Order: sequence, then structure tokens, then C-alpha cells
Amino acid sequence: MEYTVQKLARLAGISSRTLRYYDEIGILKPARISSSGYRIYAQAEVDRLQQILFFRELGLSLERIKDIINTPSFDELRALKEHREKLLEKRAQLDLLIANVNKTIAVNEGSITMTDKEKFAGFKQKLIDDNEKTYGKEIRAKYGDEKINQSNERLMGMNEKQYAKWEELGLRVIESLKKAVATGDPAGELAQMTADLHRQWLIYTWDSYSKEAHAGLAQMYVADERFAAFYNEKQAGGAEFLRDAILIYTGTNK
Amino acid sequence: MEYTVQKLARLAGISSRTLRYYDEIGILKPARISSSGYRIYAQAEVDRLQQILFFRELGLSLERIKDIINTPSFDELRALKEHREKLLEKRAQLDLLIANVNKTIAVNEGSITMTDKEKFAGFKQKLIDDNEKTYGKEIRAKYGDEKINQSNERLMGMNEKQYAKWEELGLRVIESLKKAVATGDPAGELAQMTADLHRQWLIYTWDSYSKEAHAGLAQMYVADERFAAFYNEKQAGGAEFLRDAILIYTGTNK
DNA sequence: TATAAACCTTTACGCAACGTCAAGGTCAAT
DNA sequence: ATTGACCTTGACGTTGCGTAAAGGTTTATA
Repeated sequence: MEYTVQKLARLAGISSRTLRYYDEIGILKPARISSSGYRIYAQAEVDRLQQILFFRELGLSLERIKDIINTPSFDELRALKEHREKLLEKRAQLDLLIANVNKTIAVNEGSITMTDKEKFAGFKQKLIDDNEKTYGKEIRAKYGDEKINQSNERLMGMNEKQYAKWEELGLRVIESLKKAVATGDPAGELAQMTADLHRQWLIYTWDSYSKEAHAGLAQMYVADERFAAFYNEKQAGGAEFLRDAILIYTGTNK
Repeated sequence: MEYTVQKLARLAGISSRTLRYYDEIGILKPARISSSGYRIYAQAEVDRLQQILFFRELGLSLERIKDIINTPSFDELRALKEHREKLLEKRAQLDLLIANVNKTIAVNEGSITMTDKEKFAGFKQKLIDDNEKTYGKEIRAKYGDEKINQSNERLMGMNEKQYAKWEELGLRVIESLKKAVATGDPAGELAQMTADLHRQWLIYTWDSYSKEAHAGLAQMYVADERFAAFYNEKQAGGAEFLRDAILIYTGTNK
């Protein structure tokens, strides 16, 4: 039985272009060329194609497949195991991606369910209460009632979109912090970028930004175990690292 | 603070080529161009780049990111959810891939542990025994002792490599059968390809191939519940479908 | 102040595995 | 003889940059 490109292509469920490509890269050449220049494939080529498609389904690159079917002594098993490692890595990365996308969606969803005005107001009020309960005393002690009242007012004044952005920014601070900690250098560019992100996050609820207040908060991140726990939960040593980065960022470390 | 390409690139942990590319596709243009033609970025561009990189880490395409940050009214949430669907699909595919690679590796590993001559011989002997116990009678009844003895001899004569290939071929028959059953057409190309794979698998242990013997085995696949169970376990209706395909393949259905 | 090192620019090819025209020749059937 | 289905090669497009190449600019140092 002999096949032209399209016949073989239909048999195997691929396109004729693919067969021409396989010819071009030398992984599957036709048995012969007809007098009119047509590619003619025979049984041996059908078998070879089956092998190629089999490995292709396993996700191996054509280059790799070429090695495997051209070299009888090729260590197929090792190639497969290496390939599996790559696939597992890919999946781990994908899992991370999906988790991050989920987080981001959750934040956005939060802003959507808040479209209901009542709920939205209630949610923010709760957040302000929590905020006050948790950090109120320290901030009040350091910067007075005026600042925290302003901060709460600002929080109340945010619309859903702004609020979502604020939470997203919070997530980005965490993400950025993780990478920065990995560098180990709080004066490095990544750490300083993180400090800047943190500043951007702050000014959503602070009506006036000052280096001193920023630096003061940084100190508190380490001194107060509730703050420290929050950042250290995300990344070991996160609170101290963030403090150092902010002190350098605000120039208050000299 | 103003940045040239490389400074901004280092700050963000990307290459200067990436910034030039982002300029080229219009996703991030510099604040201004210096008199000497240098790209100069300012704070607004740093912020925009942070956004871009954030979404890039979530795996969105630059085209998509462009939409999101250019259009304030763009439905970010829907975009993210669609993106998540794609990611989940990708992961499902990856899981399938990994499962298949694992299966193939398992088969190959089997052939490797058999490198130990004793074990190898023992394993094959066991397989022959099983073979004989399970299917021996039927085959003997239909084709006589001669054929099964030949088959066993051939099995004994296989080396590890051949044996692995044989098992791999068996897996491919199953895979191919699954797809073919999905088409519902036993005369279709996929089904006929499956029948041909099955023939190839057979001739590893049969020293002579005949359409009649092949067709006879196909009939047995449905008649004998142990055979049927084996193929139906892989794919509902697999045994009957395979029989029909083989009957058409061997031309004994007329 | 000359010169080298470190920047910057545009242009353009390369990558993986084909999809998709385009322009033109071939084959089978009517 | 014509039509329609098939074949050929050639070449550009896809995605997100990496990587020269060839040449101008800025900065630091001797």
C-alpha cells in the first residue's frame, strides 16, 4: 500500500503540512518521489510515523524523537525520565500560577460581592474595626488619633475598584518580598522595589506620607509580634527583612 | 528619578531587550527620548512596568495585559477567570501526559530489571505460564498445540529490547483503541490503524500471520469473557469494537 | 585630553512546530 | 477539454524575547 501526503495525513490524523515539515527536518522522508515530484510513502514510513506520533503524544520534542528512532542504542529510558522531570517541573510551576491566579480572583471577587452597597459598607466597617483592634493602639500611641481616623476615613471613601487595587497591591508586596528575601540584600534593587511597593500600598490609606512614619511602621513590624507573625508567615524572616529594606529606602538607617 | 533602559531593566530584573520589545509592541513606551536617542523612563513607567510584570507572572499574554492596563473598563475578572480555565486545561493535559510517560517508563523499567538473566528468564517463563493458563486452552483448541508452542518459543527468544518494544506496542494498541472507539466507526481510518497495530503486536509472538487466525482471535476477544474484560476495562465496548475493526481489516466480515 | 569601557541605538535572524496563503504543475473523472 | 481535487516549493506569521552586528554616546580614568 502506497500513500500520497494527504492520504497518509488523513490516516494518521495530522495535516499534510506536518508531513512536509517532517520531510524537511529529516525525521520522516518518503519512500520515494514519483516522476511528477509527489511524495510517496510505504508501509515502513507508516510504521515510523506511528512511532513518531507516539512519542510526540508523550510531549517529546521532534529533535528528541529523532534521536530515539534514529539511534538504536539511544537510552530511551533515560530520555523519558529526564522528560518526566521536565513535565513535573512544568506542573509545579503551573500549580503555582493557578494558585496565584486564584488568589487574585478571590481578591477581585471580594470587590464584586461588595458591589452590594450594604455589604460593602459593612465589610469595610468590619475591616476598620479589625484594623483598630489589632493595630489601633500602636499606631495611635505613635502617631496619635488623628492619623488613624484619617486612615479609616480614607478606607471608607474607597470604591470597590480602588479597594480591589489596594488588596492586589498588598499581594504584590508579599510576592515581591519573597523574591527580595531570596536575594538576601535589603539594599538591593528588588528589596528597594518592595519597599516602594509598600509605600504605594500605604498611601492608599494614609493621606500624608512621611519617611519617618514609614520607617516607624517598619520598626513596628519587627517589634510587634502580630505584625511580625503576618509577614513571617508569608516568608521566613520577612518582617525583619522588610524593616531593613524600608529603613534603607527611607534613608533613616544612618 | 529617571532611568535608561538598562537601569530600569536591572531594577525590575528583566533584560533591556525586553524593554525595547515592550516599546516596540506599544505596551510600555518611555516617558521621553533624550537628544541622543536614548529611551528615558520616569516613575509612571516604573509603576506601569510593575503592573505588566505582575500580570505576566500570572501567565497572561502581553496582548491580554495590554488590554487590561489600557482599558480601565476592561473586565479584568473575566479575563482572569478565562485565563484560569486555560491553565486548568493545560494542567489536565499535563497530568495525562505524565501518566502516559509514567506508564511507558514502567514498561521500560520492567525490561531493565530483566537485564539480570535469571530474572529475565524467570519472568518470561512466568508470563508464558500465565499465558498458557489463561488463554492456552482456547488457542490450543482453535489452532492446535503447534502454534502456542511456537509462540512461547518466540517469547523465550526475545531479548529485553524486543520485549520492551512488544509491551510498548501493546500499550499503543490500547491508546489507539480508545481514540478509535470515540469515532464510533470500526471501518474508519483510526480503527483500521488500530487493527494494524494489533497485527504488529501479534506477529511478535506468532511466527506466521494469517488473516484467518487474526480474525479468529478477534472473535475470541468477545466470546471469552476474560479477553473481553481485559479490553473493556481499558475502554467500554473496547472488545467488540476491536473485533469489528479486525474483521474489517482482515476482510473476513463479508 | 585621549582613550577605553560601558552604555545606547536600529536592524535582523533564530527559536518550535507547524498554519496559511500564493503561484503554478498534475491527476482523475466527467 | 475542462473541472476539481490534489500535488509542489517558497515564504511569511505565530510568541517573547536572545543574540549578534554595526555603529553612535556617555562616563571614567590615565
